[in-house]
Parts: sequence; structure tokens; C-alpha cells
Amino acid sequence: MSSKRQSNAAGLRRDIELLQVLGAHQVQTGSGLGVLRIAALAGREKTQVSRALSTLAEQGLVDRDPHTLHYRLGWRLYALSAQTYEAHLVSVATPFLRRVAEFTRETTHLCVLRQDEVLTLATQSPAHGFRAMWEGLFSPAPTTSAGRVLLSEWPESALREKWTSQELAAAGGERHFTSTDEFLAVLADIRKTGYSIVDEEFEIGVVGCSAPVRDPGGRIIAVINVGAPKLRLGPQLQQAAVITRKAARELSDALVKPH
Amino acid sequence: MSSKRQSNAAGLRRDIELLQVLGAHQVQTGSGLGVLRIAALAGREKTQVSRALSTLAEQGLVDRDPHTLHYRLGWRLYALSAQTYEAHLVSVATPFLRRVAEFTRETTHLCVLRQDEVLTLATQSPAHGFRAMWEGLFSPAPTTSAGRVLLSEWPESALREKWTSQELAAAGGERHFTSTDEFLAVLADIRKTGYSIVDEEFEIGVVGCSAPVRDPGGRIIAVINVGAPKLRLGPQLQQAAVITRKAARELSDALVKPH
DNA sequence: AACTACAGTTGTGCATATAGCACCTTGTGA
DNA sequence: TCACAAGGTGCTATATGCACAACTGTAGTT
Repeated sequence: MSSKRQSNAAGLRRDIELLQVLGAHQVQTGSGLGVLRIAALAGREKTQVSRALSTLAEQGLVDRDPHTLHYRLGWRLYALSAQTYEAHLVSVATPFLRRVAEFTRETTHLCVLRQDEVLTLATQSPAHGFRAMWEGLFSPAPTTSAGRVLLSEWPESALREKWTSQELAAAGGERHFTSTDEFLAVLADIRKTGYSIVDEEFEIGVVGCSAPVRDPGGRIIAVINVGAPKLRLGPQLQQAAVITRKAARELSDALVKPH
Repeated sequence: MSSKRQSNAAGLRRDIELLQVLGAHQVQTGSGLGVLRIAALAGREKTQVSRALSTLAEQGLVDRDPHTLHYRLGWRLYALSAQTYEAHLVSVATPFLRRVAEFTRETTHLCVLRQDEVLTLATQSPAHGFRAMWEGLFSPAPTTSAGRVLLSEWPESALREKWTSQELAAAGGERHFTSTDEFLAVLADIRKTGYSIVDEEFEIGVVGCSAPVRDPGGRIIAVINVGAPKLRLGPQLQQAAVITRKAARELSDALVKPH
């Protein structure tokens, strides 16, 4: 069997999974997690988890409440994240997001595509202080306006390979495409207009629009997205899309340095 | 109690060091790093580094430029960091930082103490768009106004143990304390006034002030800090300190939920 | 084209760090 | 006082990672 030595670092992979378990839990309940709970969620022995977490804590990747002994994600993740390309992107994009948020009076996001899902990097609300807690979270790609823009310039072969009818259905949302061809037609329309509009397809009562942000090479690397209750934004959705498209283009021009 | 028995997870520790190497390099030059360079910086065999990095890349902790083959810190760090307590703190603090930045017309920071150094979590500039790139970076504690506030309510025994004259000298800065007693006197003064002022002690030509942010239990968990060229802020430094102290108190009141 | 110089990946024997188990310690509530 | 739950420690066989070497790929030079 030769034991598949090529795929090294099974241990590392498992330890990273602990971080993901902690992150996922933190999203749902705002609190930390004990060793036994983490072990159960990760499907590992508590003793291994205990030892791994204490090493992670020593390195600052997780923090421990000295009283409850619960773990949560640690400060070093925050320090390291400031050096990522994504952080650079957010720092350049923030003024543009802010402007869109003030124009539309709605919450505005910066999103990217990671692992075939939409990752929201940053959020700006018109009334600052309260920010919708979407940052760092994933959404399905085909049912959101952001995801459709991010996929819109994939080569057709790659789209057909990845987004079969099953995949489209599996991605969820209130409504979904019944065929890949239908999906491709929507993407073609996005390429023509330069923005994407979604009306209650991801979630009932919610509408949204998105426009592409491009790197200096012209590739779509992110989107600016506006999402809001249909009752409020519905009538001006088209107008919001145009504003979003304009801001996304200006942001693209500001991205001279790939960092 | 020599902690020799926790000889656990040497491999994990080494892999985390790779992330730190990448982070440190990214700060200096904006670009990524090849496998051989990383191996040299981390003092490891290139083959191990190659394998470890490919696992880290698979998990999204590092990203690889497909063309240059250079690695940099990955998107998952950004996603995970959004779930940290530090991110929560930043999200609550941002409006307060913004107000201080607009009042003083100077760059304002939110800082915490991690591993006996000052970690800057967030920055707000009066003219938004350009932000000084201090986020995610460390500064020495005793020579900065932020660090002094963060240390100001440590018990005296802990201060004497940690901040011996050698430690104070090792922390750097343009000027440093010659004795721990002198240092303690400065901290006592901070406790009295509720803010800290530093005049060209960390860096020539730079002045700053800081005030403590407290959790609901009253413990100092962060500071708001204003730093600026002496020529510009010098005359109004005292006034800026009062504004900072006021904002820090209001932020403390806003921190009802410990997340 | 062939030659050289780098950058990075893959294969293998050997030493060692780790998984898993049973056993402790501590805290808490009836 | 007991009983139970959460978390940590000691120990050994063995799976894992390490080092070294050989291999592949990619420019740049003549």
C-alpha cells in the first residue's frame, strides 16, 4: 500500500481543523469551547486535543479564558491577518465601500471567491457603529449576486465542470437553477451589464447587487456588494447597481500595487 | 517549576514559525517569499519547508502565486481573524477611534498588550484613505505611551520581576529608564492622571498620548493612542490626552458584552 | 541547441515524536 | 461524603517527520 507518504502533515491538517471548529462555533454562539467539546466536534481524542490546544495557545493562535478554561481563536491570528493580501485589499477598499454605503443608505460589502464560496472580507454600514456580522463568513456562490459576478468570467469549460446541476442545487438558496445552461445565461448577462442583481433568490425578502473589482491585469478579484431588505431597497435596486459598478471601477483603478 | 515536560508538538510550533517568518517579511517588503528563502529564514531544511507549506497552502493559511511560486499569508487567516475577540474589540472601538482622529486631526490607534509587547490592532487617520501601516505590528512596552498605560496597573511585584533594568534597556527606544524605580514612578503618575504622555522617548520627533480602555470588570484591556510629529501635535499634546481619555472611558462603557 | 545555475519536488532509511489508553487531579453539586 | 464531569499526565509501540540525495523544471548565456 506504500501508505501514501506523499501526503504529509496529517497532524498539521488536524490541528488546523481545530481552529476551524473554534471559528465555526464562535460564529454561532459568541463564546468559547471546552476541550472535550472541541474533541467531540473534531472527532479526536481529548488528550490529543488538550495537548494540541496548549501548543496553539502558547503560540497565540488560540486564547484561553483562565477561569472557564474555554478556548477561542487567538490574538496572533489577528496580527497575522493584517499582513495578508486580503487585509491590503480591505484597507484600499474601505473608502469606496463607505461612499457606496452613504449613497445607497444600505450595508455594503467587499467579497472574494475562496474555495468556490463567497467570503465577505469587509462591511460598511451607513450608520457606523453597528456592522452586520458577515465578515469572515462564507455564502454560496451561485445564489448570491456577489458570487455570480465572481464566477462570471470563468471559462465555460470550468463552469460546466464545477457547477453541474447537482452542484447548483447543493449550493442552496431559496431558488436555484435547474440547469447549468440557465446559469450560464445569467452570467453572460452580467458580463454585458457589468453588474449583477439578485431578487430574493438567496433569502426571502432580501435583494442585492454586485459589481466586479479587477486587478491591474483585468481579472476579477473581488466584488462590491450591496444587500438590503426588498421593502427598502427594492425600487432603487437598479440605481444602486449603477452606483456600485462605478465604485467598483474606481476601486479597480486604485489597485495599482498588487502588494 | 521548570516547564520541560511539555515537549509536545515541536512540529506544529515549527510550522507556525513559518507563518511568522512570512508575516515578518511581508511587513518589510510587500512581496512574497520562495521556499528556499523561507527555509533559510526559519533555519530548516528546504524539503520540509516545501512540504509544510504545501499543506498550509491546501488549508488556506498561506497563498501561493502560481507564477512566481512565492508564498504569502493566506486568506483563511483573514477569515479566522474575524472571529477573534480582538476583531470584536476593533469593531466596537472603531467609531470612538474615528472621533478622536477627527478631533485631534491625528492618527489614532487601538493597542493591546500581548507577550509583553504592544500590539496595534486598528488605526484611524483623520484623512481616511491613507492609513499608517501599524496594524498587526508590535512595539516595545516601556518606551511607548500605550505600553506604559497597559502596564500601569500590574502589581508591583510582577513589574519588578519582569521589567528589571536590563529588560527596560533591552526594550529599546531613544531614551530608556535607568532604574525600575524610576519606571514605577512614571506608572504611578499615569494611574493618577488617567493618561500617559511620551515626548520623543520612543522615537525622535514623535510624541504621543494614551488612555486606558477597561472591561466591565475594570481591568485595563486596551488603550486608545494618538501619535504624531512633535512639530504638529506638541503644543496641544495635553489637550489631546484629555480627549483620548474621554473617548477611552466611553469605549469602556460600550464594552458591555465580553463577546 | 547545449551548458550552467538556480528553485523546487520526490523517494527512502532511520530516529523520534506522537496516538491512544489507563490513570490522576480538581471542581461541583446532591 | 460520594459521584460525576472536565481536564491533564505517564507510558510504550509505532506511525511520522527528518535529513540526505537524486530528480524535474525553468531561465539565462554562449
